[in-house]
Amino acid sequence: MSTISLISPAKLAPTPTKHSKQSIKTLKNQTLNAAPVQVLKHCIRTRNLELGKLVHLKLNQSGTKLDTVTLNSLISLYSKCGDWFTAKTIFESMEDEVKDLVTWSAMISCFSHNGMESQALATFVEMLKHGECPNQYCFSAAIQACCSKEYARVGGTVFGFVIKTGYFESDVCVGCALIDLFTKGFGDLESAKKVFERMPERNSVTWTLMITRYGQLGCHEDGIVLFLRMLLGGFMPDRFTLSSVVSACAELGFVSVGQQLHSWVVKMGLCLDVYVGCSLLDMYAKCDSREPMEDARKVFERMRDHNVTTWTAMITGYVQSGGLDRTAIELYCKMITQGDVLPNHFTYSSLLKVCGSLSNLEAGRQIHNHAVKSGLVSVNCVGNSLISMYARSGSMEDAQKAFEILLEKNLISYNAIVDGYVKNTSSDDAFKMFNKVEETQTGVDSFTFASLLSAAASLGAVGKGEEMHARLVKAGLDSNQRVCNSLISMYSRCGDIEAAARVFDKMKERNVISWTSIITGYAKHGLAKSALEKFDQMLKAGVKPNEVTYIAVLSACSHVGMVDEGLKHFSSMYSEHKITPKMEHYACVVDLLGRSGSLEKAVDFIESMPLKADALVWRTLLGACQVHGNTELGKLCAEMITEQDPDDPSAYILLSNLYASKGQWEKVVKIRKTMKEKNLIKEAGCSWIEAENQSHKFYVGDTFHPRVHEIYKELDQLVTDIKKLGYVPDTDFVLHELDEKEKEQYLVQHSEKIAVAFGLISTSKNKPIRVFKNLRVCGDCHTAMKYISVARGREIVVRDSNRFHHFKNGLCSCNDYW
DNA sequence: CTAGGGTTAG
Repeated sequence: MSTISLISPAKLAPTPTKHSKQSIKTLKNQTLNAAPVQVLKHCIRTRNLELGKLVHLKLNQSGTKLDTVTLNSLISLYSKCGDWFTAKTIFESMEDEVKDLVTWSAMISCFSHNGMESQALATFVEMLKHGECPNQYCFSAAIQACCSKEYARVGGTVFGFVIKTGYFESDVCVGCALIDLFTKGFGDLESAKKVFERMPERNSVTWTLMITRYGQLGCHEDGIVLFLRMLLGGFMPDRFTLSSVVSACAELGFVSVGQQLHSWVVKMGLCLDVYVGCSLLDMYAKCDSREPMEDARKVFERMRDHNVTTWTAMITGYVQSGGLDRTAIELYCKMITQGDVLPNHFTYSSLLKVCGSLSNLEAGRQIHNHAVKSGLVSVNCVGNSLISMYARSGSMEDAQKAFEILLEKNLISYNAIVDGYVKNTSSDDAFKMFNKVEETQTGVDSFTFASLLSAAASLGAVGKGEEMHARLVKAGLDSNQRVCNSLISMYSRCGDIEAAARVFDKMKERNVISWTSIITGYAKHGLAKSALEKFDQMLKAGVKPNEVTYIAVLSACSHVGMVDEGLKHFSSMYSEHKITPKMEHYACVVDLLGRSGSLEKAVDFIESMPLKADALVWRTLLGACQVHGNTELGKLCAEMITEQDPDDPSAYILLSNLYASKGQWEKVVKIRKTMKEKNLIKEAGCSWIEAENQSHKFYVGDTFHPRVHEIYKELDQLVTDIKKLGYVPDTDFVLHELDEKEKEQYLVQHSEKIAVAFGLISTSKNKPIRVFKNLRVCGDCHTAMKYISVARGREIVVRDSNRFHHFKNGLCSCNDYW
């Protein structure tokens, strides 16, 4: 489809005749000397209200009684120039006998074009009462008044009326109105299509209308097919057609078709049309090119006149291109200082998005102020963007305020606030808001479920996730790609990789996110072989990997110690797919080398990096130092981390853990003191588990749970039982200076052990126990879990901050490599 | 004199 080649416009029709300056001048003189009605006609065509008013004044001054045709012309003039009040005054001043069908039609049309649908319909009824028999123009105007969702049902009645007259149904004009009634009023593309296909006579306007409506309902491909049919039918596209078709190309990413259309635009002399220009600009902005925004900028610069829309399209283009956020803001400044245009709601929406993605709260508040001053804050589109901006900048209170003051909350408003809660780890609030949405008529969509599934995933609440799964099936969204991608992540992050794989296998069309999600899932579960197999299949399926895919592939290798394989993929990243490795990728390789014990190679690798290693890379190496007990190198890593990130508590904690494991308690105490002085707080370790659709959270030695006595009784029994199987508490993992007995007692009370004990007494025996921990699982707990899986004959799944551990029959899926 | 089509956002 994207490779279609179009017939040249020259073959379709001769180039439009251009009026010379001389001929335009003569035309104008003729117009001014003509009769008043002729001048009014000219004013209506050119929407020249000034001249029209002058004629109106002259006519009134002449004192003669105006005839129906003149009065009709005046109504039409004021109506089309937006002055509905004067049009209405003239209409009301007319005696009923003077009014003819044209008068009524003009007035109905005036009301409907100026947002007064009910008045338009009342006028239509009044006309019928007067015994007038409507013609195609009246019907068309009356149907147009019904094209909004609220009046669509009335429109149906009018349609029935049209059919009864059996006569105007085939009129081009009535047909167009009906197409709008079905598409805009009912969202029913099928019926609109029927009207269109049955029309005995069509012209360029009809074709363009249908193409445009296809696009507005998201059926861009069908729009292009219709456009091709239009060309084959010999109809000449014009500026209206081209702007719609170019927009369709933008949405579909059909650059080559868009470029052909661009050359038509040039040949037809439509370059300066702001609508066409805007569509072209948007197409180049949305579609990939080697130099982002270069072609869009050229189109922009070649247009002589810029309006808010072209400026905004350009700003939006920079926002969507990613990495050009600053340019977007600069362009906004240029627009308000020299553009001679005022920003509109779309402009603010895009700018707020920039501030959100930069997490620049200050700039966000400034734009917020601009929007307040312009009086556009309460507009839905601006309000929704405000919610997202504040949520992304981590300020949920402001996001909530923006949400509450919205005059009208639509689906996007709810999605924005729900997603805000999810991203700011208040998943409970997200689900509460979801319940509120369900009470309204707003409905939910794929974005709502994507957010909620992510909430369930971060909680590890598989029960919640399954509930959402059931609901989205009910909503008919179970084959939606975005939703399926979220389901894959949810199931895998909740520990059920098999369920994730089932969703993946059932998908009809998979994109790079679908593949990356399942590969990440296998990687986190330590199933490197499956991960790499999927990666292989992905390449064979012709799907291009992205940066995130490579993070998944490299970490899959790293989790199982496949050093050579990992390095191979790292080098193919650029050589085969032209993806430049980022810091995260380098960190993966450092992890790959470091964890396998090649600490020196890891250091060499860091030194050979084209980027200066950041705190993440050094933290990774420090982690490896801890695994391999290398305090010297660990100390160096910690220094490197604190040099770049002096307030990062993780460096201090990792280092203190390293010293503690070596029994160097003076050093531990010293680090603790520094941390206290700097007021650095470490994240408290905690574990949680889902039971009966509720999350139960435990800290070290936690005694707040209502079933605390049962839990500790089970825990004591458990320790006794696994000791019989050979478990020896490894008190090296107690990072405090205590005596052996105390250390052992302390180990027993680690949060992950408490959570497992609770799981054993509260969940059904045939299901695995799924525990989640915010930090990495402790070494002694890891050993204990293996014994517990034997002692209780249960599979235990632990998700820690890094990966999954599946304990079964005394073994762990990580093969103790972690 | 009465009819019909377009651009940008979350």
